[in-house]
Amino acid sequence: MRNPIQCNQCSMQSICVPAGLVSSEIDKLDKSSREPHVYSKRDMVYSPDQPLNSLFAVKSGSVKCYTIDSEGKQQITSFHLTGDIIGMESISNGAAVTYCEAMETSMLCEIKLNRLFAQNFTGVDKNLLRLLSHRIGQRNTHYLNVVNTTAEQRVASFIMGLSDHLYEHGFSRHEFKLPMTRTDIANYLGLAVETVSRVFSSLKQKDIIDTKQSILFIQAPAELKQMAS
Amino acid sequence: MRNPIQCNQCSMQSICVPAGLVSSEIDKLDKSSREPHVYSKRDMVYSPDQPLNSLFAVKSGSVKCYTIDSEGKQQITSFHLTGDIIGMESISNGAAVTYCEAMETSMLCEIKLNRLFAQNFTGVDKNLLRLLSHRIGQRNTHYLNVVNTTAEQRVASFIMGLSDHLYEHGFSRHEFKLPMTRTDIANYLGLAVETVSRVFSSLKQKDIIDTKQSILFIQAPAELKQMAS
DNA sequence: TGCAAAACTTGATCTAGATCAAGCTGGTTA
DNA sequence: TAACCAGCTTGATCTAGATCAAGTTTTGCA
Repeated sequence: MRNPIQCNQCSMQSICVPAGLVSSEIDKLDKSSREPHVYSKRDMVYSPDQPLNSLFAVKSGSVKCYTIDSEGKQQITSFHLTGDIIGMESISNGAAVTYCEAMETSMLCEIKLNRLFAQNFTGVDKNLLRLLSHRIGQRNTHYLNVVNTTAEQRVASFIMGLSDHLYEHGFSRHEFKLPMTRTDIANYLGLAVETVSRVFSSLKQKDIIDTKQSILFIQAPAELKQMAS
Repeated sequence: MRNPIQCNQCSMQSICVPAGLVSSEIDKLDKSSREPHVYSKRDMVYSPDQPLNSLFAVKSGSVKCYTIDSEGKQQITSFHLTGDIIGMESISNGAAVTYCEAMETSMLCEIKLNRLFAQNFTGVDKNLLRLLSHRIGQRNTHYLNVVNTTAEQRVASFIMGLSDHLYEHGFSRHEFKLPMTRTDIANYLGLAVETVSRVFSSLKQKDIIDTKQSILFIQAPAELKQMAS
């Protein structure tokens, strides 16, 4: 999975690129892709919404990626050390989705994707890449929904997620069948069944949702969204 | 991100493929790729370690993906509804990494990757895909480490993760610098700083690890691994 | 259609880890 | 070389949600 290679641009003895990108393939890239950038502690590599059509290889040092929520609370989504390649979740929308900050003096190589896309990629390739990138983003989103959140937030966010997905695929946004059991929801959200059941009951009491067998009705979407945020 | 397309193989009116795979590209695929498979409730779509060089598009119904740990405890990693494409985390090693089970009667299309790889993909493409697939797997692993685990397990697993990564990149397995603060570790693992500090102290007392400034020594790797599992 | 099993709910109690508080340590800057 | 401050540790207390317990409802199957 890893391939130590000699870097002909940097002072470093070698650069370790994990998970597939071997020397000969790196060589196909633009020369500028291999120029190392030096970041000092607390320097920002990229920030959310910044247009980004590159990956970065961590040649030395370490960085952390994090989001900042509406209340200004930081949530770290990943740490990256020497040999990691970062920025994959931004491929699907062409812009960074997290902050990426150096935790110490670090060297990163920028790997520009536009060259790759223009020269080598077929339509299927590009879209498959976007698909995988999108999934990484989804996994991050789910992680953010489970770490450092209350039971009520997790359940509200889970329901909103289903609602959004179904709406995007042509189904009703406010009335749908829950195909999974409470036990499964609890397990997925890192909660006990009883807790999920209590949150459902509480949401029903507040007239935010209602259920009839496995059919779920969202009665107050705005309030639910508020809770989920 | 989504593209409703007509399916010329199935009885379904349309199939919604999200995140990039549009009609014309699906058409490039092998005909067999478009044949729908029907799964009944509780049928298994795939199981861990089963050789897998396909993705699956959920045309109707719903599935859940889960792992089973050494103590036999099930942990759900994702739910998938109509329009989702699944199996992306298995690209990097050619075998399934989770169980995938139908939650109700469902139709899935298998999208075989070997055809794509043979015909269209360059080396860079393939390896980039593997890289992204591998990252999805890593995100799943981190999620599994944070959901339904104790503070001690999370910290032990976090340290083992760093240790493994550094060893794979030619550094010492048992003695390395922690580049991040306790506060950052806590935030990343969904714990309070004080809790992380207490776990570190407890591990030191048990002579499993030791620290000197930001240098960490793993004194009993076996015990640490045991805790992390 | 009826009955057993699975799924769900509600209440009572318990606990892992959060929060609050206060002191310690070591690294940076004047 | 002091003194400041961010980061770390330890102790005391509190609480969200787990666990335990006991029904109730729903589902699936003979």
